[in-house]
Amino acid sequence: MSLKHGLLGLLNYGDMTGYELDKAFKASLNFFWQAQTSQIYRELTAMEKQKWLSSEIIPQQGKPNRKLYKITELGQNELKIWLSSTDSQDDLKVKKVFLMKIFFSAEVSSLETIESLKQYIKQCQSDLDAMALTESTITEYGQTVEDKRNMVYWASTANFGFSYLNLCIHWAQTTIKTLEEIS
Amino acid sequence: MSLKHGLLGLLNYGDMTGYELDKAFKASLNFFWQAQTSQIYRELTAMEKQKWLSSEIIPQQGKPNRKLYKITELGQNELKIWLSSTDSQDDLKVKKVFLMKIFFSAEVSSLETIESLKQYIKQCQSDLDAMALTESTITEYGQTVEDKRNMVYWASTANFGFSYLNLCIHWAQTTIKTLEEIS
DNA sequence: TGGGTCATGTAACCTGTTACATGATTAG
DNA sequence: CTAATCATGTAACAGGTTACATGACCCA
Repeated sequence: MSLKHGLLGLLNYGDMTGYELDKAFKASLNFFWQAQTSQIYRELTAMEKQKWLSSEIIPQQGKPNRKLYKITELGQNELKIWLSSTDSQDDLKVKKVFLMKIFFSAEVSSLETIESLKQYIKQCQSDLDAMALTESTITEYGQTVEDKRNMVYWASTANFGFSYLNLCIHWAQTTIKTLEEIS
Repeated sequence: MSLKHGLLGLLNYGDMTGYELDKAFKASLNFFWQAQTSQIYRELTAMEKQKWLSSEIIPQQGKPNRKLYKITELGQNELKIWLSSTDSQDDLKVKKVFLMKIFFSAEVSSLETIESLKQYIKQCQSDLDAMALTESTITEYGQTVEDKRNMVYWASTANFGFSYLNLCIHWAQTTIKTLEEIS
């Protein structure tokens, strides 16, 4: 139940429609939390039912109406409770199909595995570019937010992303070297 | 759809019951893929229906019967197809509630955040111990498997685990330092 | 005598994914 | 003229989580 809290966190910065939230989410939290647009709409409906949010319909001419969501006091409380709570050991684990494939790779040739690893490195590198973009978006947006302490936290999560992707690349290179030595 | 393939991979080493698979899974793949016991049973039932597995009931006196699963030729094919396929960009991302909390931590005090980070470091350290245990289990088991190439791949995934946890610790320490400097 | 392990699951629920629908406006 | 963008979603399904059930054995 963290997507809801992520959305609360974003709405705490300011009112937004589902559409805007979807874009804000994908521009900021997407590296460490992924969500489908349809899922965001579903959660918003549920959150309004829970009274964490209220909404206001704003008619537009030509375009469909905007449904602007606003965090309620109850929602702000919930956000703070969540921020202060300590969960969870799950966070140490990683869900990584690629590692599972590597685990079983004795079933295929080393050459094939080396190819996959090289492919993987390329993907990591293009993700590093995407991270750099996310970072600059965040930095830019940070200028407009009053509480400058946000910047420190946003930068810290971005740093995690960079270090993580660099780790992946380094790990894949080391694995390739090992495979080349034994074959 | 990767839990099924993980189970196929394990059954490719030898026949096992659901119970044994659950333990084998948790002793080896658990770091990069997590699964509930009940989920494993559900997937096994589905996989037998798909003809990826066959099963044999072995009566025991006193204890409940053992239901021993065996990978079929169809299952072995499926495993190889999966191992040779290239998915997926999802693998670059991370799902980490903790990072989402850090992102929004300007809402709580720096002291509270520093506390959470210290707590987090402790968790990482105890997970490092668990990883060391997993690694030695795998190494031991590796002695009994014919194809020694398995060892290389298993070691590589374990290395990823160690590097990752060390990265988490290092990142948390750096973040604490930054927070201490500004407060 | 009470708790842990062996071994099998079921049921209900929550979360995430994929595919589709609508219909006007604007940019290339 | 075509594709993308704006803005809202629904439906069906797949995958993951939590809680519970059974019953005998073994160990302290």
